[in-house]
Amino acid sequence: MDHPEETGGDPGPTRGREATKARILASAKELFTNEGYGSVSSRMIASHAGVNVALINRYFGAKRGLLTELLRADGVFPGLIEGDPATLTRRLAEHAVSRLHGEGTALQRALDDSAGDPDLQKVYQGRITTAMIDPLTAYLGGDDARAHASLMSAVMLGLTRVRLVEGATALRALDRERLTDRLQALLDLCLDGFGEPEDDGEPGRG
Amino acid sequence: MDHPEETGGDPGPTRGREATKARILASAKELFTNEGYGSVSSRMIASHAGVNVALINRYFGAKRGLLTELLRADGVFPGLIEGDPATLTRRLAEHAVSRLHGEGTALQRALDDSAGDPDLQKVYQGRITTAMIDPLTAYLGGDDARAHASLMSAVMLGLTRVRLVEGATALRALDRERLTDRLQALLDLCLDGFGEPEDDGEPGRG
DNA sequence: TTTGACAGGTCAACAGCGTTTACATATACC
DNA sequence: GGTATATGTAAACGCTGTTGACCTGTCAAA
Repeated sequence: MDHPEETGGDPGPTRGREATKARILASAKELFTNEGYGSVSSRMIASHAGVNVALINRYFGAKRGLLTELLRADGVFPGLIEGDPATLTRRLAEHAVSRLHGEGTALQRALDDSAGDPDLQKVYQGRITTAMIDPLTAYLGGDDARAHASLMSAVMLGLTRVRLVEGATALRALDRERLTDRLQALLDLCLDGFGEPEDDGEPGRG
Repeated sequence: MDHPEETGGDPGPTRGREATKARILASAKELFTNEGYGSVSSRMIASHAGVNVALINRYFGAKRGLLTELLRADGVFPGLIEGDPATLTRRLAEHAVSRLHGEGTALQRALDDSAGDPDLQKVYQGRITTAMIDPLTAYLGGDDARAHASLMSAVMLGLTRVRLVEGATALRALDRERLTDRLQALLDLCLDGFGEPEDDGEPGRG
């Protein structure tokens, strides 16, 4: 607020619309990270940002808009889907295990814990489809691609869920490599074709 | 309200504490079923039951208490875990597909759609552990039992999640038998032992 | 019959939430 | 200077779940 800090090409005004928006966003991020989403009220954010409550709704539509804005930057699976198809399930498995162990950005962790809030649901609802299932579907290709993507997403989301409701201590206690292997196997199994009536076939990935 | 009607062995009073509680519960069930949990307020329930709002908190502690009470009767997996161990995963798979298609009681369906509400979360949070993971753990037995149970729960919960956020239309469009087979295979894979460093072993169920 | 205790029910309020409306103020342009 | 327009403010709205103080009818004891 008193360090105008012009770092060169990047315009970072300390007053005016953009500065206020940035200040609100920064406060929201900090508070959400430390307190979770549901526990932080609009008035708390405004107070922390030294700003009137009404501005949150003016600039972001609603409290939920803050969340959308904060999440717009990073994907649900940042950079995981793109890459070598042969190792996709491995990457996802590693990512899942990582999240299971509470790794990731502090904000991600906080929001994982706050999952369940209706606002968060609504925001994620769109993001899971557009940033996870849709890209996976496109990436996999083919007719049943969306079904495969949905199954994989189910496994990934289910793990988050178990961590949320139960802590997943038993899973976290497992050897990390073995758990990753198992998750990868589960994800691979999600990718098997649905065409053959044989329930117990060879791994027909792709 | 004016028919004290003692029907003999079964006490079903229309006045007094128990009758009022029953009336509130019935109204809550009906409204939750038709409108979802979050959309129904305490005052709506009270009004529908012809009762004062304060009685809800007097008799059930809070709105959440209504939910707990309504769910106390039926399990998360009613009667699925008990039974022939050899067909456990089959039963769970069939149950999952059934829920995916929106079958089950009307209340279950409504609450599935309302999942995400913090109150519902808190109630489910306990129930998923005590009515799903714990019994599964006990049922499976052994040292890694809880890890296996957690993995299975993840798959089951993930499916609910995908249905909630994306609709799971692609999965529901699949041949039901094939989807059930696939889910069963996934659940079976959850049960494989973690002990062997070999990632691709025989089905060491149990 | 009168008295008192008490369970059952009502009413109005509390504190909080997200959001909106009407208003004040500073900025920038003609 | 005058005026439009962006920016910020204060106060309220309507809603939520929840609570404490107050009636009221029933029943038992004196």
